[in-house]
Amino acid sequence: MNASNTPTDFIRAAVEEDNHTNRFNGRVQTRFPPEPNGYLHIGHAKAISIDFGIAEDYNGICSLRFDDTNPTKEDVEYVDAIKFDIRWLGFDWDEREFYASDYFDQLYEFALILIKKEKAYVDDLSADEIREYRGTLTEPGRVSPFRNRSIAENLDLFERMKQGEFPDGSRVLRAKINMASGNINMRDPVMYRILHTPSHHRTGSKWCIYPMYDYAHGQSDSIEGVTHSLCSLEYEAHRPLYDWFLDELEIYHPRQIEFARLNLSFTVMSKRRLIRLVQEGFVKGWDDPRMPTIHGLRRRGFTRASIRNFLDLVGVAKNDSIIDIALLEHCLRNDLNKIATRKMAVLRPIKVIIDNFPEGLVEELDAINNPEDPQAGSRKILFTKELYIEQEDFCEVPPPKYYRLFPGNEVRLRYGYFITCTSVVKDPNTGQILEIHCTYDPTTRGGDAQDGRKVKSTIHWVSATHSLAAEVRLYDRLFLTEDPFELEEGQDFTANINTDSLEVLPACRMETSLKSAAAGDIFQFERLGYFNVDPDSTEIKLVFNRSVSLKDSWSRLASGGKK
RNA sequence: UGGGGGCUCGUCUAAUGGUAGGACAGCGGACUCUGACUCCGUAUGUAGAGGUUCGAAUCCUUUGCCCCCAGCCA
Repeated sequence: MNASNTPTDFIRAAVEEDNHTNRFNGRVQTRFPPEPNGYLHIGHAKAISIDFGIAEDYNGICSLRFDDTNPTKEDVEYVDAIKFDIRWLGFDWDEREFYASDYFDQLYEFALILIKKEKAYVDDLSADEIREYRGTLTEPGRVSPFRNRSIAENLDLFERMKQGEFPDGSRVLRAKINMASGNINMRDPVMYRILHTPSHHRTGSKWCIYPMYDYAHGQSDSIEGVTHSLCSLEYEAHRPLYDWFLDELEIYHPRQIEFARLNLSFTVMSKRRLIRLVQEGFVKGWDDPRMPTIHGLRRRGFTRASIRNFLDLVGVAKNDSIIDIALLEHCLRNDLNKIATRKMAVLRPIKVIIDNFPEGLVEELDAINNPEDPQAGSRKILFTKELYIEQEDFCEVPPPKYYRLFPGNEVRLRYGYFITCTSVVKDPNTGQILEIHCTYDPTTRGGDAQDGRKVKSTIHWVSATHSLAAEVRLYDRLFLTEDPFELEEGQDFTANINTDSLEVLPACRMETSLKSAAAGDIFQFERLGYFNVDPDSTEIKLVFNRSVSLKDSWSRLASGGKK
């Protein structure tokens, strides 16, 4: 892709520079390093796209490496889900499925080397004491009283930590760097802690000491031969430490480069917060269609093409940013417009009776499956005397610029006939409209007027007698504010949650051709949006999710241009 | 007020000393058997102040604002 000219972002520029200077002998190797402690979200998808994308652009390879150094939080359930999502996004790590835990033995050996170099020591301070000794942002830390133990004593203690002689929290192995460093990460960071967890998902009960991220990550990169270790901005301050371990160990030294993580407006993007949405019941689960998780987006109806295109448009940079979620929605519409089969569905039905249409007659009309794709062909839809149209498409007293059905007005029923509203029947008590009566022009069959007369509007419909009942779930943004962290003093981000983000419409009507729709199938319901079949569907009741609405300049106009 | 990063249309992102461009969002219009799609048009931006230079988003000085770091999380 960039073979001929300029790189498209600063990381690719750095990779090209390294290729030109032969820093890695022209080799490009990256890795995607998730911790298997939760589900992937679209922020991870950005990292995946960068890691795999750059490797691909420069004829390199990208591995999958699980950063499984904390067994108290990790589980196989997550590794399986993560692998599924990466593949679903269309990326492939071939046989390179690695685990930081694969390197526990090697990492332990490395630690021994550092102890022998007097670059690491066992500290008996408690967690609280270590925190206290660490100092603050503006004051230097103090050295631990255990900092100058002999090599032999450190070796002995570390070995016994490994053997399980000591309880959790009683001792740690720390790097001996600089307690006065302005970079707090360099103030003798912890390398190993004792964790007598029941079992690690890969190594079982073999270990009761586990390496910290900072100690494990760079060395894992080195062992694998990674050239470019790409990560997010918050690791920038960790880079000196990343480099320090590699330099002290005198082993192969990859280059860490940091980029800004993805944020989306009207949602949150951290596992810690997403898990709260799940646990506190704001959503139904990790795969709730409102969630920015890959599981959620997929259930919502997002395609891999739309997500990958979105990620390409977002780009890669170091600016903290919040991407407008409208861009994601645009990418979905853009993809689905080309591929989604059109159907007719009425979400909020109101009955229309064509008074001059023969009782009992069922007409078959042709409907185009996808105007963007002539290959998609056409289908038959059934027209009868009684129909349903959308409540929104009728108005007894129309506002200005309202082109749809109202008393005396003629509209076209999509692929059907021109109809003119003649009267309405209301509930005498509530005033609610029960039926709309119309007449049709038999010469407009299929939707074309022989005499060339025009109507301002075409509306969708289904037969009242030949249609399917279905449930449709409408989704709105999860949060009320673009930035959920815009808060009043003392408020939690959950205060900004949009409690109306889910609307269930239980009594929708669908054209009969939808009968065979299966979970995951995606359609455009004409004039409404894109919808997919939710796995909650049963033999007797289809359930659809609205993935995204169609753009609707009328509603903008009608609402006075708000929103 | 220690250390590390970052400030370009509303939101993202290009331009690497030489015409500030693109996308999304917005607005206006054309087209239309989806008020969709498509097409056309249009407004809005280099954080501030100095300096270097024929020429500065880009280089220098300085000010301001924003983000990250004080887990035995990653």
